[in-house]
Amino acid sequence: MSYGCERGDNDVVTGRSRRLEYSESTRQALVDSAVELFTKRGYAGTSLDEVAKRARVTKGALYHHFSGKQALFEAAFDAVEAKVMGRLGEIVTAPGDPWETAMAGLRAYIQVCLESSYQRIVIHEAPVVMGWERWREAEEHFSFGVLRAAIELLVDAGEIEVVSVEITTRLLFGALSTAATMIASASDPKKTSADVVASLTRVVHGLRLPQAVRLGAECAAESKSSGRRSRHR
Amino acid sequence: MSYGCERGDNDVVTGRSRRLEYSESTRQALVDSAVELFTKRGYAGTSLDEVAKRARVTKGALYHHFSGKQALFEAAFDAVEAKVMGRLGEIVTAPGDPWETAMAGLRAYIQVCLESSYQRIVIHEAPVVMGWERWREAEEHFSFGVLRAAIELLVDAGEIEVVSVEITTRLLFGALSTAATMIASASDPKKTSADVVASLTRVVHGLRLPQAVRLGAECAAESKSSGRRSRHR
DNA sequence: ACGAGTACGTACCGGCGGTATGTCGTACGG
DNA sequence: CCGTACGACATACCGCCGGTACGTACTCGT
Repeated sequence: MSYGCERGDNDVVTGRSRRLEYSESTRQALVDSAVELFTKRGYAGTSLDEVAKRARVTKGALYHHFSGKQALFEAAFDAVEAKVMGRLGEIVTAPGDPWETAMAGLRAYIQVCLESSYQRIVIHEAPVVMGWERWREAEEHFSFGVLRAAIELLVDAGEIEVVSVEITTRLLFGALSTAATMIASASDPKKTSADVVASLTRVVHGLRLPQAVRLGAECAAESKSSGRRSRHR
Repeated sequence: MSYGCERGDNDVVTGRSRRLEYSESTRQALVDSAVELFTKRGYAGTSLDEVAKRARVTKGALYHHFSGKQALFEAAFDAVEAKVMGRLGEIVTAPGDPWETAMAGLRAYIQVCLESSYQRIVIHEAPVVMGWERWREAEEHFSFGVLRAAIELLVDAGEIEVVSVEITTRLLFGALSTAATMIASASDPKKTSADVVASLTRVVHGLRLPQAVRLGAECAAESKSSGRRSRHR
């Protein structure tokens, strides 16, 4: 990349030498390799030699860029989360009816959870490898933060009523995590996915305030978008 | 078989020689040691030499009783689950109002989840160490099975309405698991615990049928048509 | 009493995470 | 233009740990 520039303005402006570019490239290759192997064989089942080999470097290079196996895992974690957040963020922050937006976000997140990298690295292994406390802290900046923002939106819009936003968010997050695992290991992921969305919709529906339902519009809109198969009156 | 009466009554009844008793005793010591160390330092952070040392035997003895580290972990897993099931089972199977029984079971399960052994071994590490599929299979015979039975009871009693018992159970199980972790790592576990129960009660309340409790008439009418086929599995 | 089998202990191997050290190229000051 | 300091790796090695092979003492049935 940018070979032709040959000491062009780009390098001068960014202050990045060719050396730094190479370095960043190998680092990225290591992270990519780590994501792939951690996803396929898990944290314990992946050796650092293997990760380095797949990135076409040696373990020495790996230890130059990362302080150890844990640090490499966290880099892989961040990479997966960053990729996911791009797609998810814009859906939730999109303008429009809060209820509709929330439901779209729910479906989008379940879709994200079907990705094997996200499932194994972020959901399953991360709490064990990084420790739950650190995992929770990291999640604040990623999916968990988005989820809470969505719920706060619903509460502020007077759509639903909860005892505590923090606790509700965490409970829902746990439910979504297991839902993701369930869907991924189901014989018919498509159908299971639809059933999960239906169940969750039913649950969240139970939290709706009477005055929000009485408006009627959202209810109809939600019915229409939630699925061609469930609700007819 | 059934050798002479010259032994004590205990041996005759059980048919166990003193040698077998010793063997069983060391095996139990190994399991106890494993539960303790796996709880404190996790699966990866625990060495078999350490487990054996704490049980006052060597690694050879350990490998005589268990095929490897995984098998030892599963034995520890079973031990923790068995201990938990004793307390939990009788609460859920107790006669009385289904709703009250379910709520008592919910509180009891959260109490169980506060135990560090259950939390770390069963909830956090087991899915990673045993693999999710095997973990799920094992859980069928333990806490998950109890939880589903409780929900089926509520559904059959006409208390609540769900889209699918299986999915609802799994979602609730996931929510409870994260709730447990949240409570355990909270600065004020007592208060957090109470808030969690309140939030969950609120959620389950949203699933109640109109004849069980009256609130949100319009919403109830809409949701009635959504799940007239609640029992299928 | 004596072979057989059980319940361990002992010694060792291979793999893997981590470290210490060497090497090569590039940026940089004089 | 040249030495030099430093960054980006490679190589060699160590210690721990899971797993295996084998030895041994004790018991049990005949």
